[in-house]
Amino acid sequence: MADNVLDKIYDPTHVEDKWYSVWENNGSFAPDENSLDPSFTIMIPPPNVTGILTIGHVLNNTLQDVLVRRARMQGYNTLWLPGTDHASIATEAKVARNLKDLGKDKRDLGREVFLTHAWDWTEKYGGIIIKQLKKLGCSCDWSREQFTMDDDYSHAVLESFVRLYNDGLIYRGERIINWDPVGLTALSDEEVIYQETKGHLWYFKYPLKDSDGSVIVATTRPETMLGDTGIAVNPDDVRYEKLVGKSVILPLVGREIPVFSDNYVDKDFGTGCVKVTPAHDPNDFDMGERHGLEVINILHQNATLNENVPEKFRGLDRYDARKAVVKDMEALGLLVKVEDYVNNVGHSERTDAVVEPYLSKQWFVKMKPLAGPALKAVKEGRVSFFPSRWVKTYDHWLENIRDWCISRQLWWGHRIPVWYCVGDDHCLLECKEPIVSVLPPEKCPHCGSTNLAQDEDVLDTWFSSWLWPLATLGWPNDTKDLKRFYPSSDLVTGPDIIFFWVARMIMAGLYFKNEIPFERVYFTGIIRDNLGRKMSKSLGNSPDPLDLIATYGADALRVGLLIIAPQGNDILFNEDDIEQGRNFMNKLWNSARFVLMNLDDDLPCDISQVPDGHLDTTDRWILSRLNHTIQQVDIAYSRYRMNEAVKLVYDFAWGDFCDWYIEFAKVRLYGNDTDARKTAQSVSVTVLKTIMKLLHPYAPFITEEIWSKLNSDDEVTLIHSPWPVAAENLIREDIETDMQVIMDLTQAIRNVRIDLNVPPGKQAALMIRGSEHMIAKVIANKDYLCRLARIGDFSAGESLEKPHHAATVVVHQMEVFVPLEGLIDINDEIARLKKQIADMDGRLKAVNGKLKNANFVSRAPHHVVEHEQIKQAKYAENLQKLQENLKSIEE
RNA sequence: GGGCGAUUAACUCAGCUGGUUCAGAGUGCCUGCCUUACAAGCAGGAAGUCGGGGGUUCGAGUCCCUCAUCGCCCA
Repeated sequence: MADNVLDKIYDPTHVEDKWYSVWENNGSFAPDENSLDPSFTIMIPPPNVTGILTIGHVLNNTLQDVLVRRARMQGYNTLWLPGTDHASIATEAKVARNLKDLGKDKRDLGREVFLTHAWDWTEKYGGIIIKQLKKLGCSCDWSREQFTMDDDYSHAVLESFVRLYNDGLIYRGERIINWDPVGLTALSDEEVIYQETKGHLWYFKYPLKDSDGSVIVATTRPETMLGDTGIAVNPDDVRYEKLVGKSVILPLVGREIPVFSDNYVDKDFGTGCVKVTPAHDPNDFDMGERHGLEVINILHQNATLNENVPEKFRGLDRYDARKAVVKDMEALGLLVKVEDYVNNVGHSERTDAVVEPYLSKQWFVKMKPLAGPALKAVKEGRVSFFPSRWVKTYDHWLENIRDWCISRQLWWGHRIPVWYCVGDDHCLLECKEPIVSVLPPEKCPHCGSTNLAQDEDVLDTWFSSWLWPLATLGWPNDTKDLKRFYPSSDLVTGPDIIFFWVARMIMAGLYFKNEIPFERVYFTGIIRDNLGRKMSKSLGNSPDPLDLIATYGADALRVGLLIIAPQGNDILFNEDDIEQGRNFMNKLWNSARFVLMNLDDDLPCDISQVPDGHLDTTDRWILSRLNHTIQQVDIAYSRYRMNEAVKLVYDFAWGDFCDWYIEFAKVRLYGNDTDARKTAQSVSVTVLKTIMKLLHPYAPFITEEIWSKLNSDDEVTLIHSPWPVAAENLIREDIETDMQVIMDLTQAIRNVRIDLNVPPGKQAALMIRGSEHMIAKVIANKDYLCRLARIGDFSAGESLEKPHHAATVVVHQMEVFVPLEGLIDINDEIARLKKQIADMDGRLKAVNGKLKNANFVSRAPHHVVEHEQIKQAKYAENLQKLQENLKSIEE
């Protein structure tokens, strides 16, 4: 083993690729086909097929990998199912832009040719993010990789459409929808992002038809007046009572439109008189329906004005039309005033175009029947959220849910499985009914015509991804995988898609399979830059994770990120954090290096083989700390606090193991006692191996590498080794307390040395006076104390005489003297003692204060009071000793 | 307008069920060290009236109310 010396600095470059290949070649990521073990499943939130890895993906996928790797080690039959999403509108926009750069227009090419380009694009860029996930170390079962446009998956999407249609939950209707005039497609409500925008409120005067008066309306969108077909007031508004039933003449257009009353109108907004444009505002549309108003669409799909407006406005863009309308109204003396006004303007999530409420015929899903069971599943705890506060957001959305517009005027996606009979002369009335079918129908079921036309539109991407947990396992077929792996265990995702995806998956799972899709949802935070801004491509503030991996290693990136990622809180990303991860990896590497360098030719025996009497206090102490840590780590996992779990291992490995145990162990490793040396080797290796296990989910590569060097049997890879189980019999509070005394003494002596300028290399003498009980403990561990505190002459006893020129410190009621003949400046020492006395006096006063409070003594629990009493006694004793020493030195 | 979150050291943040040094970590800063695992390191140190104000309690970063500032979501 001694020849197996590691490099001084850990270089992850080759190690990472090497182990990823080993795992892949061994089939380590795939579940066991014949296993009877309980399963643990995670479905990856499928990234956009042509996307690239962001820091957000790193966080999200590392967390999944942590959960999956731990579950695998715990013996679950584990499946992490990967895949990508076709991202209809985003991909189509990218492909169209690319074609445009080549001088080609999507519309000119036509659907079929465009789709060829889209597939080419997908082939070309589709593998990138998958390769990146592998670089990160993700242990997905790549043999099951899915794409939402795969044949089987597509079939599932169409099947779900047909089922919902047949169940009466999908309908086609003419409604006001959110129209993206750049993408030229309808959007769902969730795809509209509202942004506060500074605008104006224009007050227009509309003259009454049969009298001299007029009404004044306020609007944020003057151009829509060209489509006004009514004026509404609140029925309780006495100011306008007399106007109801009259008509006004719409300026610029000349149309006569009625004044009516409706409860929707807010008396306090503007003048209390509202212009009504049913074709361009959802509320106005509703009012129009209630009052039988004419619906006049004044916009083309690209938001220029159409033939339904006076000629001079036709063809103008909506914003140019706005200016023109205002100008003309002003010229007519009908512009009353203009106020500054801030309103929320909806933008397309993908194209950022200002969304137009637009009257259009689209396909919708009735959501109320789906929402009920989904609400109930979370309310009853069948699905739980971490952190749980997201339940409120989820509930609120489901309780106020509106129907889901699922048709998109795009080509890239799942084409709606609906055909219309174009027919011929024999068409019947029923032929107007859509033919809804997974497979293309041969002929019209009513008239027998074969002249059929498929619906031109595709389905919203989320209408396919809401089936993700089902369709990836083979649904609608009742496959073996579906039986074994559905429902999945955990979902890890961002709260920004709680409506888009999480809620809809729950609905789909319950509707199509009558079962929840996952048991727990972990919501990550959002990664921001160090100015608190969301990371985005347009800001250019998102570092490329691949660069970070190249610089620091994947393990360092994973650990550095997770250690600062408290459950569900946003993270301000800083490269220094990754450096911390890197430093920790290097620390681990060097601890392994140390342990290996100090082994003999063979690997030491397992500690279960070490005769019990050979274990000394430091061994029992580190084993106790280790098992304590295992316990705490398991608790942290059970609460989905992965940042705590990794921090616990970090603190144990760096603090307990490296800072203390390894230093203790040097006494025996460098000594002459063979048994003692072997024991220290066994314990070191055991503890180090367990650290590798605990850390493997976070830092899979380096732990596997170190593990391979600690095992003679190369067959056993860490990825499949069993997760540690805390041995309660090894947890020894008494030993931990005893060692604490030694560590406190060490630190106190180091302190004295520094304060009194003892050169680091110089050995000091040490005398300790204290109770027989305490002195015995110190003597038992004196070699360790002397090594760590650099002590030469050591003596201890109940009734030692205090040396003359000596520094004094009181630790655990023991008086610790560091004789420094000739070196010590009496005044420095007096100052030191006075400082200690002041500190101890302060503590004692605080405790005394508590105990003097009769209410505290009578009302606080016994153990709390008792504890204060113990503290009081200790502090008093310490104080007295310090004061005596001060007195003696001052003499 | 409704909901949620944040405010703790110079910076970034932990701190869960109120009660042991609970006032912490990392970074940065200061001092001293290339001590035969590690300078990506070791030993030590300074540094915070826990956003303000009220309340509950024997006891409050912790629970309640309120205000302020910032952020997010929904209407």
